[in-house]
Amino acid sequence: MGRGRGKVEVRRIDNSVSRQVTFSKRRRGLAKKARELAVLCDADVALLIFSDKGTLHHFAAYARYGNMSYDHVKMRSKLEALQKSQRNLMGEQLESLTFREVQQLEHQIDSALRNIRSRKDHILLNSIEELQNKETFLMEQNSILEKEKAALGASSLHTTNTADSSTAVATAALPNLNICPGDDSDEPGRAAAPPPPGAAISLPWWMLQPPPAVSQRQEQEQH
Amino acid sequence: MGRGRGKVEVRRIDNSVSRQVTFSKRRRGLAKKARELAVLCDADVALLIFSDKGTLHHFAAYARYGNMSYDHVKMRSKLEALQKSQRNLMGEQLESLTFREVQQLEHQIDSALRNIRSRKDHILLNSIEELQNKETFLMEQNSILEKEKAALGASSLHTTNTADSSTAVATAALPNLNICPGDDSDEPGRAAAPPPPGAAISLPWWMLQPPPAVSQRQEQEQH
DNA sequence: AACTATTTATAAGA
DNA sequence: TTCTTATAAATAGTT
Repeated sequence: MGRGRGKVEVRRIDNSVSRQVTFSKRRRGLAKKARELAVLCDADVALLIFSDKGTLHHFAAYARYGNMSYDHVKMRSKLEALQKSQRNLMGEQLESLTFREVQQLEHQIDSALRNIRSRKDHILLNSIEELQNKETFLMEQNSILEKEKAALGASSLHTTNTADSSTAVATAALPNLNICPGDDSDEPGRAAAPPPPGAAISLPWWMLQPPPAVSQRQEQEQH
Repeated sequence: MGRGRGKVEVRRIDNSVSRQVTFSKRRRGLAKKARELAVLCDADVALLIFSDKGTLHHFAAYARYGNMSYDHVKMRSKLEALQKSQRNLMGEQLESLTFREVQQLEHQIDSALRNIRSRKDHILLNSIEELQNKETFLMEQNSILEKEKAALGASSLHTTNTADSSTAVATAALPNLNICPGDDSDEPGRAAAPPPPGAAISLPWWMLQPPPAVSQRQEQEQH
């Protein structure tokens, strides 16, 4: 690259002042070139420069769409956002989401899941309660019958309410666990309002989901 | 920047072939400059270039630490990775994780959650089965008693196995649903091995948590 | 992909 | 930091 007076070995500049000066100059140059690449070649370019302890020193993102009208871009963004949010709600194309967006989506869907699960639990607990009630009933029936039997055995008399009990037992057969026992809605904090249809989402995916890991002192390139 | 023969207006190149050619050339140049900036000025530089439908076309990250010894950097990375993975397992400092890493962590913890839930369901279903068995038993008891009663009422005779049934009903009282009914372990695919302690994780934070949002047709700069 | 005329970038100095 | 300037590097257009 332009070195001006005398070649420069590509090696860390020891003099901290020169290093700082060079940093400023080259930072600008790099940003300019990044922007030019974005505009000329209709590409998305992000440039992140850090110095010292990871402090962000410069951030620039040059988006494409340089040749479209503002309205066109706006409309297109809206359309894309809408389509995307719809797909996301169906659990598709999740790769392109921010972590925060995925988290939001997860909450949304998780609350649905939670509703399902609590519903499931509710059904199970209802069945248990029903069975317990039936058990109690049967036990009572049982003890009544036994007393009656004992009474009959002792005095050999009486024919009270036996036919009724037998009928009751027959009708209260085992509940089918897979059948919903009515739609009594509990859970006070019920999600009533529909979620706002994908509001933002105009960040290109690559701003968020970072490329392959890079470890220190290592340069990676693709393509 | 170097324009060679004739100035070039910084404007989208309409000819797609030229655009592609320019893209290739400038992409390389930009990458070279980014690398030089990183090395010369001891800075972290990340460069992301995309073309077409958000396809990653080039990724380069140039990390600093150019002045540290390799061993120093290596040791430091290991130490940091270890500390971090430990924190992550305790649910702390999750902000600095890649999506993939968070996902991995989530799977790890989620499988625990799943185990808990399936255990819960298992307990509930066990209770139901127990209750159903008891119900069946009681119904049989019931019908036996009724037959006996009917027999007694008709012929006023016999005193067979009544005391036994009453005892059986008393002992088989309602099961306490909150008490674990033994530790019969099902689920064949049980997670037995401990998770490998955080292997990689040496990505600088800024590769993951992106700077302020950038929308289309917009350049943002800081500093 | 190579070449080369030009423009740009920038190192060093002020 | 900014300006100046000599010079190295990048690259547009061509082959």
